[in-house]
Amino acid sequence: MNQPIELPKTYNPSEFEDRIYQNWCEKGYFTPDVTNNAEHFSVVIPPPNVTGQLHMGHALDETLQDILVRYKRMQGYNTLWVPGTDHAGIATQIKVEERLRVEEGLTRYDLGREKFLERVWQWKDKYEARITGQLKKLGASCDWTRQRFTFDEGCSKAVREVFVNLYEKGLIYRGNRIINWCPHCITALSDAEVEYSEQSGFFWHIRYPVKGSADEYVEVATTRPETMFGDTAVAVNPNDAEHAHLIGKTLILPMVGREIPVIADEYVEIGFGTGCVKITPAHDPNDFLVGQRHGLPIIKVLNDDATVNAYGGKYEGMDRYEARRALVADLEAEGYLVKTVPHTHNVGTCYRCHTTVEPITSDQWFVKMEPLAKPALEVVRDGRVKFEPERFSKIYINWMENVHDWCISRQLWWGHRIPAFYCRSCGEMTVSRDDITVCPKCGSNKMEQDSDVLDTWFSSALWPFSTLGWPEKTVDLAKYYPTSVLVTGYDIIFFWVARMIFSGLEQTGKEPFHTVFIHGLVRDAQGRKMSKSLGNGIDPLEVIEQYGADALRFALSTGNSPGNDMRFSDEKMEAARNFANKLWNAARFVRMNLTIEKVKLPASSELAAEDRWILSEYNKTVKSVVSALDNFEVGVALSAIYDFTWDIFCDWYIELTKSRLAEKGTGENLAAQNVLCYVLTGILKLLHPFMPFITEEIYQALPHDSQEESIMISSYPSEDQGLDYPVESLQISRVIAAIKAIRMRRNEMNVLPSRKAKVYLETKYPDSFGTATHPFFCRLASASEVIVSDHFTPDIISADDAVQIITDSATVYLPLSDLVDTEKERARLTAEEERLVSEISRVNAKLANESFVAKAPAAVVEAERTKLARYTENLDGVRTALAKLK
RNA sequence: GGAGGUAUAGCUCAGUUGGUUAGAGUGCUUGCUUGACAUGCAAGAGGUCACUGGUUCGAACCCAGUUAUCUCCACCA
Repeated sequence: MNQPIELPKTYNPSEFEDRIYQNWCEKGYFTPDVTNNAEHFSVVIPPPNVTGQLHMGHALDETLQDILVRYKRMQGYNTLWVPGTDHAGIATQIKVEERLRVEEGLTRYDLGREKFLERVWQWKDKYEARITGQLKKLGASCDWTRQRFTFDEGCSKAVREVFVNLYEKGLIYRGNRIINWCPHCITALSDAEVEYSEQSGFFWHIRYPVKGSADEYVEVATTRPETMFGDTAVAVNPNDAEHAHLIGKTLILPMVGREIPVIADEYVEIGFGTGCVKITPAHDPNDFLVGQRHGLPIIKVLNDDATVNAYGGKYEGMDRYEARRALVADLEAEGYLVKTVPHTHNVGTCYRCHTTVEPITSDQWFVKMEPLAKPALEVVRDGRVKFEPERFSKIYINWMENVHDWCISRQLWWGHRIPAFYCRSCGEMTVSRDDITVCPKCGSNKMEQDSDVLDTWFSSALWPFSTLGWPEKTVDLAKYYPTSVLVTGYDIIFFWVARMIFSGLEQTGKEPFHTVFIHGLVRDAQGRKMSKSLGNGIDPLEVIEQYGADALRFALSTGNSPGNDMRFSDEKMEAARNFANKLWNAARFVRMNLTIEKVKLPASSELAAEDRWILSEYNKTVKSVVSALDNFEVGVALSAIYDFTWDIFCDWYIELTKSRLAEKGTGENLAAQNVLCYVLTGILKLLHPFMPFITEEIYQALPHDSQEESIMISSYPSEDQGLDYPVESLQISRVIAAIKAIRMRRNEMNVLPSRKAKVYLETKYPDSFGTATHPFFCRLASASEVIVSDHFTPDIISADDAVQIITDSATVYLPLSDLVDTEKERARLTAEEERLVSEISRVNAKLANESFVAKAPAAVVEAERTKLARYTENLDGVRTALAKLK
């Protein structure tokens, strides 16, 4: 890559993106030097699930990370970005089972645990490779030598270590509690894994006969009548006058015949529903608590697949909904059904398969959350972990304050086995870091490991330190932990971010990262969530193929502010691609005018005014880009680069250099070349974190320091006050304003650019309009000649000979009188007069306000005064012009 | 029930601690084969910054309330 290369005529990203990425890899630029003592900047990737391929949301997430990582790397930080993937327990298992069913008509039970897991590993290898390839296409500068997987050996070791640690501290326990059960996935779920969706159903009002009383009934209402097989009481509020007399009586469960008591519990709300609540401790979280308070028996009536068990009597074997229908029909036939009321309610569903979950009591493993939540709340409250944007810390705190114990066992095969071993001889349970073959209590060798696996989020919770080698005391861990920033979407704050924070604190004593940078969702052009069922998902690879990775990255990182959702559309991609094309062509222009082989900024005395101006503008841009990036304002930073590149560098500076470039071999020509190259290289560096490929490709085509053989290891620009030239900045902006004013007038009058005209410039600032600036007027404002004076006598500028244009620093006369429509001109000038009068009265009012003058900062007041003077002057000019028209 | 986001040009969105005449992209109108670029150049039209009140010399921005809309959390049988 040392030889500058010519730039082809058209911007064709597919031609160089892969080549460049490969070169970076070969050079090892992504792998940091651990012996480098510079301050570290480290990031772990939110590991994509090996369930499939990356979608637009991932592309956004990876782009933002790569921008930060490349920025910090160029700034000289010892920078590490750890890549990897997540085994995604339940999600992956479902996918593999589904494929097994469709392709071979088999279930996982047909294959058996071992053979099934082999299939999952094959699946993992395939999709991990696919994801890795996509990350590379995107340009992600991760250190592939450190690639990890949540279920690899090291991570598995960390998982066991954490499990045993927590168990030994009493923070992991096993218990029979009510949990969310997915009858399709046949496993327990944590609270976070349940999604609620509104569904229409019914309230069935049912009469339960009172024992020993021929015509006395208690009426209860339920949305899930089939759970009555498991009722072990009916509760009323002890203060409910209407129902208090029932307390202590015995009821007979219809269709079942079992006797249950009426109990008193304040959980029942007086006046809501019928005032009597059937209590099913095995199938409702609230009823479970009531049951505990009253020592009620727990009768579980559903099997793991949500069919009714023997407690359902004649309904045994029926699916829950089938049983519900049959039971309701029978209740009605027997006269127990009072009424059926339509009712919409929120029903919990499995976040992976969307089957309605059943609350069920079950033996599961739990993490005790209260002691872990406390420090996790503190680090966010005291700012050791900062959310960016800040508002997400409220969401986090709210969740963490109300968190319940975490159910971590899953009845799946794909995942980390729970390291609990049961002795079949004496029944002893042993939890251990290493596999146990001999019972430590009785010495029996009949040991059996718990068949359950851990929640997939248990291993992701350890990701920031397990990937760096923990629990070993590795160099990486010492060097790069705690990590610097975590970049992720707001949708997994609870699943992942929260759990990483308390796990990191508990296991390592340190917060796992200092900043959580939250982004929103990528939606489709209509603002809908991209989803498989809608078929509106867009494949990042296809977009890259069509527009290039740089354009995709540009589109994803501009035009939206942190934490907000964004829409993705073809129009955005086109705009991004157009910008890349613009930059490409600007570079081609610079390249084709180049005779120098080394860039050196000329001494200030050799610089033209426009050179000093562009350097000042460039320096301002550097300043604002750096400050925006330091504040995670990625979009703001990028638009500053965009505006500078297009509106200032291309539209003005390049145009202003053309006359000098045409004269080869002069000192002026060399100065222009050097400044063009200097500023263009600066643009490339500023832009590199956002658009790594095109910037590298162009960089290689320009002269550059051999110490900085690749732009990605070059140093990021920093503010340089030596580049500020306030005087020339002002002068050139006057010239630009005059050129714009002339263009505007000519355009209004429909004068073709080909028709040249003399430009008479009457100005108090002749220094700003020196002869060196005259070619600018010729080239950009169709001037044939420029005459500058501080005052033109009427014989030079006669009243009917010229169009008059008033700018803030000059009055311009254009001899185009034959083109002037006097009426239109008068209307225009009158409108201008009105505008100025109104502005002047506004400013006057402001300045007449004593408290404004007294309280506003002096600079603001001064600015108003200047404005007033300028307006007044302009108004004079306009009125003079109007007078001349008559 | 609780919490939060959003409301700015026809459309999609920026607007950094309150301070010139509120910006960009796109679309629209007009003109241009300008020696890098028509994926372009030049010019233009287009806004009651949702509404009401308050704070302030000064509000798109801060505060309170209202309306609309989206999201998250909790979830009464």
